[in-house]
Amino acid sequence: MTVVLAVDDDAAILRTLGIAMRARGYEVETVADGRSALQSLTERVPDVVLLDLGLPDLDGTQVLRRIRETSQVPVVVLSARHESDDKVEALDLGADDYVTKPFGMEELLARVRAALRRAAPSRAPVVTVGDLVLDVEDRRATRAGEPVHLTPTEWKIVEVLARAEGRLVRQTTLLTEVWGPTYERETHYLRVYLAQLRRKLEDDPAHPRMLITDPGLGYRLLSDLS
Amino acid sequence: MTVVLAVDDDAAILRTLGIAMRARGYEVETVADGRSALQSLTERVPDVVLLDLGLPDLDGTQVLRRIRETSQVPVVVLSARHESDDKVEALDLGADDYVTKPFGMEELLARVRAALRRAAPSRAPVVTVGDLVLDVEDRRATRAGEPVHLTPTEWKIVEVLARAEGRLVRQTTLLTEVWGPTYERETHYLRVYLAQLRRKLEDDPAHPRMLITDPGLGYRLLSDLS
DNA sequence: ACGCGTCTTGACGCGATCTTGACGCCCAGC
DNA sequence: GCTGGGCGTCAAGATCGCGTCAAGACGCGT
Repeated sequence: MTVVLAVDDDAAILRTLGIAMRARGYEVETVADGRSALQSLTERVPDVVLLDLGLPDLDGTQVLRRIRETSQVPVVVLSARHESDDKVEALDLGADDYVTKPFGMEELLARVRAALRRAAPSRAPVVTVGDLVLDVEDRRATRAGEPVHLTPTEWKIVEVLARAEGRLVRQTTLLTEVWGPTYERETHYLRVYLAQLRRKLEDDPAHPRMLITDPGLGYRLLSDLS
Repeated sequence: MTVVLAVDDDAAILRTLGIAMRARGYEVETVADGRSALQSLTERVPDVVLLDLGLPDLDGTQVLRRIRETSQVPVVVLSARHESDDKVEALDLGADDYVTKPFGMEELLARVRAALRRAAPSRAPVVTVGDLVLDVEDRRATRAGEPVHLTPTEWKIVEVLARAEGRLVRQTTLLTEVWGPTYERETHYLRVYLAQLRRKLEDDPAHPRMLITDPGLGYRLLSDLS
């Protein structure tokens, strides 16, 4: 769940923002002054902050400064001031974007999406099946903590099976995805490689518990749980 | 040196941009159409792109799309169009910011600074393996106290690997970051240089402990920590 | 123009990996 | 009990990718 902290002293704007963003699936926390904003940040760090510069207690730039002392969270500044100097100051203080009121909601949402996208460190997809852990991004496989070496082809096979999450993967599917469409009938490859994988991954390769054969159909990768 | 690629078909704007940014110490490359922009990007990846949407040949959004197929470089869109839809489209295509013409130069510069700041690569840590110390920031390497000399290309490679902090760095990534996008397939360079680095850095170059090969994929730099 | 360090390019050996074939097992149908 | 299809096993040869070495090109400062 993506969390947004909206800071503005104008209740109408806060309400509008809240409705629009919740409708897009964000979780929105709204506060009306700078102290509350800083307080909120100590309790939970949101994924993005919408910060009005004209607050009743602290100056918005002060709030921004304080945020940047401790956090890299993306901050989109909202302000009624059009002066170039204000924009330059806010941006140089560490704001990620500066939107002048009145703003179009669609544009603001797009700018928020852009800020979130940049901050998202495209996390590595990690697949786990029982005690087998596959870090796809880093191409590392571990079983019960122990690293297991897989050759490129072995890796591709395990990857395809892992994505199926225990469901049957047909021989033609496996062959097409690993070797390409022209190898659709080379089922022998599968026998050789599945045997190899069992030697590396199974406790007792002769009686596999994870890499299961469905004769005539294909294979499936079962976790210890399922 | 920070490199800026400015794309606009209006020669006057290009000139103004060039003067203002060079005065701030940026190195500016200016091109007047989309094809030239894409061509330029295959040769050298700038630190930030200023992209006008109204280009004579390709549509600016097309250029943006093509850039995002291969690169995460920050793109600041310049456009005469104020419509919300245009902004939303550009931002969702991966633009980092959207500035409407006419724009204040100071504001644009501040937005460029913001984009550069966000993209600033994390500091490469000091890597230690046994008695070897690599201070990437300082460009200093010592082995058991003795300084080791690395050539510029060798340093670039070490730097990219050090930033990954033990994670896999793909061959294409290394090649584009060290030699440029056009060298993406020259994997032979990597073999030569990695061998050289191992001769200088490893106790037993034939059995490397820090500069690890993942055949067919890339390399990783293991430290005492990782 | 010269010398030096560095980069580029080619040739080659080696080991890991892939491909291919031979063979035995199990089970179902006859 | 025989037979055949599908599967698992093993191993030999072909192929691929990597490491190594070295020659020549290049760039830079003197």
